[in-house]
Amino acid sequence: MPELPEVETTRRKIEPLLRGRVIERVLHDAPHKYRDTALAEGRRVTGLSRRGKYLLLHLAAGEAAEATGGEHDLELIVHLGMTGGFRLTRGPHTRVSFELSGGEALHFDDPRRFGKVAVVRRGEYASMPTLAAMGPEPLSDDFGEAAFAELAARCGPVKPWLLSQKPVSGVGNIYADESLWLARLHPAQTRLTEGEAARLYHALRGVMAEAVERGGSSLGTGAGNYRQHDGEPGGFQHAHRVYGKAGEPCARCGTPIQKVVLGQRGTHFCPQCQPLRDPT
DNA sequence: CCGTGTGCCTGAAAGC
DNA sequence: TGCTTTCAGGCACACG
Repeated sequence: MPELPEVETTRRKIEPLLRGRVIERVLHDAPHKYRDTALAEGRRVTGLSRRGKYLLLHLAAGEAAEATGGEHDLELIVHLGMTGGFRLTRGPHTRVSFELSGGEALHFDDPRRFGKVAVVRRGEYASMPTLAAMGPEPLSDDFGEAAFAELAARCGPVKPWLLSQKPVSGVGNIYADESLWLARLHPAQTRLTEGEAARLYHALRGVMAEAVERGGSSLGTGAGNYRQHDGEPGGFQHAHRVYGKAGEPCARCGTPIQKVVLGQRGTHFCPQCQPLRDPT
């Protein structure tokens, strides 16, 4: 469930806790899921970045970091999966603990264990194919309208295509549904016209920007409820127009929102204002 | 290369 | 009420 806005919010919140600290020990009991974490021990966190839904901790040798002002040669990659998040205290769902210089610790909690952690050499993402093939950041200048429209003209069903992370990075189930509603596109539409692609491009940018600004979406009441380490929920769930709104009236036309399964994902849309156009 | 199907994983919600 | 079943879903991987 954490998508780009939730990961970006996480990055901003934990950066002050990590920047400049040395990771003294990394504790977990699942070496296949959390790979090469011992390489992080003794290294200093010089910064945190994000690519799509991946969080990247920049790691430099403790002394080199001070000498060079932050050149890093390793990266600790975190994917939050469905239910991953950071906490200040250990809990029943803590999967990885980071012991930091200064005596503090940060814990990676992940009830459903879909999250991943790995240490790699800087920029070497061969072991993470989705990250290696990641499309442009939706809020960056690298995400161009013309290039997006060109790809969209040849796309298959548009929602699964968005979820592939290739045309644009960081879009998950919630923000795909919300963006398609805003763009008035049926989730199964193929081969978008130039006008349709333009609507979707601007919808994606608008939805992502607003969601980041509001600190992401917090849903549900249980362990899947996405919150930050300080317990603060995001606020974008109040702006959802279709996700989780099956049976409720569409905010544009009043038609009940429909929920179907598309590409094995729950998919919410308005059958009135998001009609499936005949293939051209 | 591409679309499709399956497994991973466990708490919450729904069903009986 | 208490047990069982279903559902949620990002991503890696196998398949045709």
